[in-house]
Amino acid sequence: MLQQTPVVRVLPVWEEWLRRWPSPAHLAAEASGEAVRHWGRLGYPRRALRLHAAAVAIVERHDGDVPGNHAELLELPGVGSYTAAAVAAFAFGRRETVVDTNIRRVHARLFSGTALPSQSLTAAEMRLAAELLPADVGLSVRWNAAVMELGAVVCTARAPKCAECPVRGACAWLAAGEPPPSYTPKGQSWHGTDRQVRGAVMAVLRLADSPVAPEMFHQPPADLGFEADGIGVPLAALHRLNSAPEQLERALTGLVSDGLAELHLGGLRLPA
DNA sequence: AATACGTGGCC
DNA sequence: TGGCCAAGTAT
Repeated sequence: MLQQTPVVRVLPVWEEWLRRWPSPAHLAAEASGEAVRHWGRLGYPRRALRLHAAAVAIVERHDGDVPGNHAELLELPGVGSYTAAAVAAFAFGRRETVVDTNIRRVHARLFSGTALPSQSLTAAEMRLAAELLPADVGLSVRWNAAVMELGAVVCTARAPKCAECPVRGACAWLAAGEPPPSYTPKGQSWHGTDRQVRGAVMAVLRLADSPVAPEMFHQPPADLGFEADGIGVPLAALHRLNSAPEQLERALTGLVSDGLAELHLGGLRLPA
């Protein structure tokens, strides 16, 4: 849930999930669509799909217990290098080289003297992080948490609080006079994109309690906003995008091929 | 390596 | 207001 998503937005959803599905086996017993539905508006709903698939894999391959080592975690759907390391370190107390966006930024400023880390995670960054990691297991866990927290709270992407930074005396970027980034990150476009349409369609499917006819997406009924099953609002939002028919079609087929939606009785619904 | 993939808060 | 950015992963 935390992948690319701020903690404060994750917390309430995470709590509801753990109340509803206290163990991997509970989640694995559900249809994948229920995971997607209760993902709510966290974004990147394929993560919900993968989390559900991970629960299934944990039941099948690990007798329902989350594995504690990096290699086995990495085999789980939706678990990459960062998540495997973070779970092994923070949930199981292992000594792992955790490298997330916060740690990358701290290292970039302290050691490289640059405002931002490189655009992609490099082998050199991993090497540096591995070298910095304390040998003691307990210390290494605290180190990972501390560096990550420093990046999240003090050494932030925008307006870093250098005046209250505990390691400002050792910062290469500060010493260099806070040079601006050497590149401008290419922003993720949103307005008018397929992603925007996909998001709007998913908002409809999450609220629908029965398959939604394709015509509902392509031709809005005049009385939108008064739909009996409550999908009028997200449906109206979708139509407000005024996207081209082929773009809408591309979004729908994309969602189906991604496993986020399925055709049933001529309509579209979350996977049952 | 580059690209696709949601959402909402902040400045 | 529009772009930036957030505990990344898969292809």
